[in-house]
Amino acid sequence: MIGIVEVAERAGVSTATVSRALNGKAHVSARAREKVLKAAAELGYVASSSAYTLATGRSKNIGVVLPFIDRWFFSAVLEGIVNALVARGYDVTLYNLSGGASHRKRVFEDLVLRKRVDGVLTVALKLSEHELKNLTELQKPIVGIGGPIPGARSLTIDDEGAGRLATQHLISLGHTEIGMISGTPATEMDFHQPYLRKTGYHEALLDANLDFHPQWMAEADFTIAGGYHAAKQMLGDPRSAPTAIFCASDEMGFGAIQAARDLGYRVPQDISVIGMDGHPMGMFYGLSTIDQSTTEQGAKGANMIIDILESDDEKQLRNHQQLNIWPIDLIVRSSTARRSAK
Amino acid sequence: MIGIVEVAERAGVSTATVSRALNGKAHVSARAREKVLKAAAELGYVASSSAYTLATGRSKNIGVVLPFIDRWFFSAVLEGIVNALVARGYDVTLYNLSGGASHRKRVFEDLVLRKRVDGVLTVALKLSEHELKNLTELQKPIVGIGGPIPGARSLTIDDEGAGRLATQHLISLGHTEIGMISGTPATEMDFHQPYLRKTGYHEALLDANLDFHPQWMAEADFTIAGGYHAAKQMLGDPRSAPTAIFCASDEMGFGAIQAARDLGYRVPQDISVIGMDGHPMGMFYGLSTIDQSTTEQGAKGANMIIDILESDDEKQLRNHQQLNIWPIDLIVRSSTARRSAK
DNA sequence: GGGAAAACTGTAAACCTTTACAGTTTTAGC
DNA sequence: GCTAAAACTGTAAAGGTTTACAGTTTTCCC
Repeated sequence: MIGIVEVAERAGVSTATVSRALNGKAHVSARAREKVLKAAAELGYVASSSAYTLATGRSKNIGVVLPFIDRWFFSAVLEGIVNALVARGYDVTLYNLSGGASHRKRVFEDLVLRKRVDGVLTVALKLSEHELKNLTELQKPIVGIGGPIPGARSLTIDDEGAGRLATQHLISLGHTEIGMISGTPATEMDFHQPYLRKTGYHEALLDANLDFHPQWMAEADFTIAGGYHAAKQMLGDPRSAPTAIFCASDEMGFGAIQAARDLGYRVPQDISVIGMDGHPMGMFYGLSTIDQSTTEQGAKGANMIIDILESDDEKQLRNHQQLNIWPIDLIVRSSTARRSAK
Repeated sequence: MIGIVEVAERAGVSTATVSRALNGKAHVSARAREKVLKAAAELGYVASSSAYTLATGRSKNIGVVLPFIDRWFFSAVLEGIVNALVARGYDVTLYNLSGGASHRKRVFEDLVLRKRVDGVLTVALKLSEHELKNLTELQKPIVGIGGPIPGARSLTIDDEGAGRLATQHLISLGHTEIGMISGTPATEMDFHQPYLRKTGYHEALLDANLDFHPQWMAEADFTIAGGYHAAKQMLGDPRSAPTAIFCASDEMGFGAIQAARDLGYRVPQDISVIGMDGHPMGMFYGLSTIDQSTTEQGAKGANMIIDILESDDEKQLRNHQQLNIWPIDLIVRSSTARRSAK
């Protein structure tokens, strides 16, 4: 096993100098630095990260907590996070909450207490007060992506505004009977986008003085199949079928398009459908949507937390409420069109 | 900061006893163990993982290396891995290779040399000799999921057999003109499933004494859009259009179905399509497929590596070639049917 | 060339655990 | 009740780095 002492010996300096040279710290002469670098390269030396962590208290490791991994939105955010963190020299340790409540408790206790991570990134998650307190106490920065965390920093789109925008797009096309398929959060996850998007939808209808029919509101589980069944139900009754549907996720949008077609409607001539999120398949199926550039958002969140960690200002480490709004784009494709005379 | 000494003091025993009690080791009296547990709970003590790692040389951390995160297959494997590892008390650190070749090099050097992980799980990846040597030298177990690693343990389906099975299914339905949309590996990734699946397809045709038309073979990038374009090309010319298509991934299958419909074919009356992998959307779109229970496969791979790590047999740690074949299932849905008279 | 200041370098403590080894207590058999 | 063996417990070293502090060398200016 070759450690810092071997490098020091070979370079003819002390371990302190080796450490300083390798970490790019000041107070090392150019000559010494060169000798160290050479010796280290020759020996193929790489510092032990556990010793580093023990000595400095920093792990260069960020914990990422998410409710699912194998759903598109989450894996896209994760992709952005991982690439950004690796680029800045950090590792990411993954915590998945899909294992249930007791599992979740263990995750948070481990995460926090074991001093394994320098910071925590949550995705579309609402922390309990207890969980937040745990993290806060240890002065670990937290950033919530896609779901604001009270008392901590967050990066999220304006879900209410997004819901309003999607609905207004349909209104602008002349639609007056507009349905919505909203998401039902898995009970444990407890994120609030669904409600906010729904609120935006209601507001847009109100602003435009449009009627609202209870039949026009359905809930589904964010999946294609969920969207399909909800849309089929909503469109099945010709007396109350809307002419346009806003779906709180693109997956549900795909399902809704399919349901409409299966019922004999043409999309977009008979029924307009708009989704939300910016799923890559949307381009393929021609689904209009509100794009929230998910991967980039993940990268941004990752960079936010590193900026905090690497700031000289100790105070930065303390969590405080701060809401960063991530921009969205309305993308109009072939699933939405002007309302045709019935 | 409360450490093991504080617990020891409170419990009235030595730190050695605390350590033994908390780690469930032998040679601790029931009375002492109880005192320790109580003291630890009262103080909210959790051991520092970096000190643990430094002292034991084990990090309880598995590195997972994958070429993509935001594609379904990979995120599904990852979901299985993470849940299985967490259940057994291990963390997972993620390494994504989508950043390019230099990135890849850094990942492997970091991964190996920094002693950060106890073992490595790769997903659908072929390691270079150099990379494999790096890992092997340090006696870290490696398990390759969905892509065999020469000289190490692997867990994978029989891709060739899967290709044969899919093709035979089409043959058994009376099809004689069968196309295939195979995958093109991203050059850097270098996995070989695409070739194997193609081989299986060819063999099945050969066995059945069926003709092969060069126009019936296309390559695409595993995505929906890729499958769509490839299928459109293949089906566009009525003189050479096959009556059935085997796609090397379900995503390409979805694209192929859409392409067939856009060209006016009915699926499955005019064209049968079978995919591969077991994508959850397959159920929705009625795509017949070869299911490889991806998430469970990931979990199995994770458990394999932990079994190795926790085996008493030191020799286990050494890597040696070993191929575990994961079973597959033919799932017949509504996208494949008996060939109709033309 | 002398002195003060700046820049560099080294020693050793600190980070927190695990565990070998040695020492102590308990158990069991007669 | 004694002895040997088994079970338990404690002391202290080891693991590999960073960094405060003290000590040394270089630089720069007059």
